[in-house]
Amino acid sequence: MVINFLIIEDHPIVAEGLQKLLLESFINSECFIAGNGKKALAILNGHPIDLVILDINLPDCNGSDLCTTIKMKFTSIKIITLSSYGQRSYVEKMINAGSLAYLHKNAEPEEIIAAINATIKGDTYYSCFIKDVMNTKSDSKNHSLLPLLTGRETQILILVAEGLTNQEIADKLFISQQTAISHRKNLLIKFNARNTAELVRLALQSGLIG
Amino acid sequence: MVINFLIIEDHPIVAEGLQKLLLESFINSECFIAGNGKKALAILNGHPIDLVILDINLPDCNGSDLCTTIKMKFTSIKIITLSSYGQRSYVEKMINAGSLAYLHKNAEPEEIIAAINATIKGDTYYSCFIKDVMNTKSDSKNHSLLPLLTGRETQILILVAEGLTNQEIADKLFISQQTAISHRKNLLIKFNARNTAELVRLALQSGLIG
DNA sequence: AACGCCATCCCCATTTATAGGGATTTTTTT
DNA sequence: AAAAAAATCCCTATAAATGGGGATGGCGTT
Repeated sequence: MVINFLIIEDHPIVAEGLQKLLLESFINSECFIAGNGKKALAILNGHPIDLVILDINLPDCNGSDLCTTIKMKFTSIKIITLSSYGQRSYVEKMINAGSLAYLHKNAEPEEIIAAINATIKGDTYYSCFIKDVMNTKSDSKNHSLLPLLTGRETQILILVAEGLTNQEIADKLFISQQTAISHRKNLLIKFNARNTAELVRLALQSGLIG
Repeated sequence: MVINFLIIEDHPIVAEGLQKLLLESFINSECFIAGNGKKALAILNGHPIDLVILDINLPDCNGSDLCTTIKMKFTSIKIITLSSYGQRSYVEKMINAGSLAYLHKNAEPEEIIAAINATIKGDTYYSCFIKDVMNTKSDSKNHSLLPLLTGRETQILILVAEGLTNQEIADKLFISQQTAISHRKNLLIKFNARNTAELVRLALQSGLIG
C-alpha cells in the first residue's frame, strides 16, 4: 500500500525512527517530518497527505488544537495520536478532535503498523491501556482515570504548580480568594489527591500540565 | 569508521531511530538494541561492543548503576548518556559513573554524531545546556542548577510528592516530625521553591524523582 | 584535632491549605 | 426554554506548612 505520511514530532530521533519504520513497512510511500505545528501546516498545504502521526507535545502548539485544525482543513486525512506519557485525559480530547488512534510512545512497531492499517480503512485503533481508560469512563469510583478539567481548573492548576498561593492566584485572575480555594478543592477531588503535593505530581505525571 | 554499537533504550521507536542514524553514519558498523539492563549485559557478554548509548530511564535498573557496572566489567567501552528530560543533577552522577557524553533526547542527529566521534577519540562531549550546568557547579547563587540532594532528602522528597504530611513521613521513617520538617525546609531552600507545590514540580520536571 | 556535612531534634509565630458545608450567577448544551 | 455545567462567592474550623531561629551527635576528611 502506498501512503503519504506526515510525522509531526519535535524529537528528531523519534521522528526518524518512525519514518524508517513507515518507509520499510509501506513500500513506495512518502514520509514527511515536521518538528512543529507551523511546519506541519506548511507541508499539509503543499503535499497530498493521507495520514498524520501527531505528537501531543509540540513546541509551538498543543496537539488537540492542531488536530482540530487539520481535520477542519483536510477532512479526509487520518490522524494517529502519539503520546509521550499517560495523558489519559487527553485521549478524549484527541478523539473528539478527530484522532482515530492513540498510541503510547513506547509502543512496539507492530502496534504502530496495526494502528495505521486500521485508520487507513477508516477504523479506529486503541491500545489495551487506552481501551481500559475508555471503558471506565462513566465509573466515577475509578480514580485511575484522570479527570477532565475545565478551562479554569487547568489554569489554576498551572498556577498552583508554579507555587502561587490562593491569594496570589486570585489576584492574578481577578477573582476572589474563595473562588481560587473552590477550584483548588475541586482539583483535589477530581484527582483524588490528598494535598497539593500529590495533586501537582499527578498532574505532571499524567502530562496534564507541562 | 567501523564501530560496534549497543543502544540501551526501552522505547523501540527511539532505539530504531538511533540505530538508523548510526548505521547510516558509520558504514559497516554493527548496532545492537537492548530494551533493559539485563538484555544489555547479555549482549555485552556475547559481543565486542565499542560504544554504548545509554538511556537513564530503564524499566529494570537505573542508568548510573548500569553505567558503573558496564565500566567495571568492560573498561574500554565508551558510554554516551541519553537523557529524556532535564535531569540536570544526574549529569554529575553519570559522569562520575564513567559516561563520556551526555545528550538530551531531542538532540539533533548532528549532535549525536559529534558526541560519538568525540567519545571514540577518548574526548568528552557535552551540549551547551550541560556545559552551563557544569560551569555553574560551584556557584551557590545559581538556582538554574538543580541541587544535589542527600540520600535522606531524596527519600523525603519522594514521600512529599506522594502526598504524605510531615507527621506521616516521620512515622514512616521512624524519625520525629521536626526532622521531617527540617529536611523539607532544606529541600525548599535547595530547590529555591516557594512551597511544596513548586518543589514537587521542579523535582519532577528535572527528573530527580519519577 | 578541627572541619564540614549530614541527620537528627526543638522552639515560636505566622501563613496557607484543607474539610465540610452552601449559594448565586453565567454559560453551554439539549 | 429548561437543564446541566462551569465559574463565581461565602462561612466556620482545623490541620498543615512555612519562616527564622538554634542545637546536638556521628562520621569521614584533611
